[in-house]
Amino acid sequence: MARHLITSAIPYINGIKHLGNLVGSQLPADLYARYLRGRGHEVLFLCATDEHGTPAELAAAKAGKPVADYCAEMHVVQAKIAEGFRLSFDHFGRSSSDRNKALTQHFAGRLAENDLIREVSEKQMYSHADGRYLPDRYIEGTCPNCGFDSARGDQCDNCTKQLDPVDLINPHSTISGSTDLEMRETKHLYLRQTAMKDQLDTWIDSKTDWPVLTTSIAKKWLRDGDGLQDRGITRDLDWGVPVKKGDADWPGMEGKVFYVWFDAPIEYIACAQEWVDAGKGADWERWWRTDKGAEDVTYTQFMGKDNVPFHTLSFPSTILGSGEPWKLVDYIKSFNYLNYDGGQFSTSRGRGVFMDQALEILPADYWRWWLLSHAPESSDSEFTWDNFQQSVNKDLADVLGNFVSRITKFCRSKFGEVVPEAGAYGDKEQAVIAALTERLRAYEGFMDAIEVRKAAGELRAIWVIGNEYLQDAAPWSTFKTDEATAAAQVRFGLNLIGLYAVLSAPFIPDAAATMLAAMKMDNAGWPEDIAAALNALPAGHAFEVPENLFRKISDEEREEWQTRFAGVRT
RNA sequence: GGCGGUGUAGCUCAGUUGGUUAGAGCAGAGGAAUCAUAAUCCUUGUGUCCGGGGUUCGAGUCCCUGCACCGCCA
Repeated sequence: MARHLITSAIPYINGIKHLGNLVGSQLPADLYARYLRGRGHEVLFLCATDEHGTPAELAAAKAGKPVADYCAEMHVVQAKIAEGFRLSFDHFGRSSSDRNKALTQHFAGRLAENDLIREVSEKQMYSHADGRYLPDRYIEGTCPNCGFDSARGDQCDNCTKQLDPVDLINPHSTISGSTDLEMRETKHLYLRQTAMKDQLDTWIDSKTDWPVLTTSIAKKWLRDGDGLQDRGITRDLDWGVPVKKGDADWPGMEGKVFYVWFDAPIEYIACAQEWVDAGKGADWERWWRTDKGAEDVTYTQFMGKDNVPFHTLSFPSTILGSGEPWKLVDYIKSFNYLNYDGGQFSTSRGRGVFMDQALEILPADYWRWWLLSHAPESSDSEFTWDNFQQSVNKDLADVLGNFVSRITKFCRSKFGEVVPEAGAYGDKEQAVIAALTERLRAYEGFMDAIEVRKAAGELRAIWVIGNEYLQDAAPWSTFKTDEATAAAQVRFGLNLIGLYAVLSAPFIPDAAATMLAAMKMDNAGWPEDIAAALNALPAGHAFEVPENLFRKISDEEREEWQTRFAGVRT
């Protein structure tokens, strides 16, 4: 039994995520966690909400709530949706927790001691009306180059000239509209990633088994142009982790907070502490401290490609730069983007399906299956309602659902709702066992390698074997001449349901649970031996014919949803 | 504008370090079966692998170039 630490990129607190976000991190992480647990490994699967930064403050202001209240409410909302999708986090934490504050300050202190932080003085626009410094993109004015009247502080969208906020004519805050702005001198902390470059480079180079997507992005940031740059890790905001050196004040940094991208990944660690605080675990250090039991932990991170630089460079800089024995990530699984019907998902335009809406129209398993079997692993991929309808109807309803239905109903009509006892398995059954064993091995191989789409394909092929068997054995024909053999065939078919439940659980946990419940079985654990697994249900064992596992999506529904989620025209 | 990605059967996608007649699922066509959610199973793919050059005994796979779409940067 091995020990696996798994984290999913933590979703930002502002709003509900769309299906592309889900399939890029949380969902495949959950698949992997469920698979490893299923195989008997010890797993700690963590996720959290990422709560700091300007967008959270603005969203709270828009909602008319104090930012802390807003975040607390949204955390509950996101936790409920995650539960709805059956994301099996051992703990769903918050980056605004006291634990993360203390840990973030601790890391900053260690980095300072190791001379990896430098102070930089820069100029930034302060808005008196808003009572805050404004990030460049929250300042608009007239472009000095082309006269466009809504040029942003960083660039003019009209002539594309790159700008400084001071260049703008009549600059104003996009938050309040106020023109009462003042350029002020302010001091910030920079993480000296340049000093870590060689160490990071060597480390990334050693990861030859990582997805190309992960290493190519990391190498690009490390080597392209001027190479890896030092990164500002503080901001002039109210909402965030106050800048401190461990427990001590940081002279000159009063009133500032750490940048959200500095404290967010540290939450992976703090989340394990929160897990213990919540009474769900006893010892977080054996997962995170290599001097305290974590040396044999395999740590896997899941994320969309936009998060790769922070996980391959920034966070490792924090970990390595601390000089302390923290667990470093072993494998980073990254995903491309999922597009929606020929374009991008768009929060602002309401284009595409968001997590709450998805659960309103169909149960989690439907989405889990489609998303995972079409995960954007090697390139961006595409969600279309047509494809969704076809895949779900065919794979889930016809291939798996109908298999369960036909064998249980046939048994009920001929033998009653108990496993029939006559007859014995013969050549046909042995051949199926051999085929399943081979497929299972391939399935395990793809799951171990986190090849999500290929694993899904293999699982589907395993389901198909059941239908092939029934077609070939044809117990409905056998029954007419040889009742005992038909009984054995039915017994074999019923046992396949139990096997399928266990193997399918990582993808479609609810249906798997329904299958086990119908067969009145406990999850016997991962099948080490297919032949044994297919003798698990003894003769005379009672079962129930379950309701249909999956319903089909009608053409009318498909059309309705297509229209409903197309988004407002702009 | 700069950077990056993609372009393989009607659709969604596989194609390892260049090597035999380019693959899977779905859709389509034909057949079998009738236990089942009109559900299953079998058979069936003559595709200028975006175009044009080039390297090579040999390129979907490498190089150059053109086109198209997409994303990122701000």
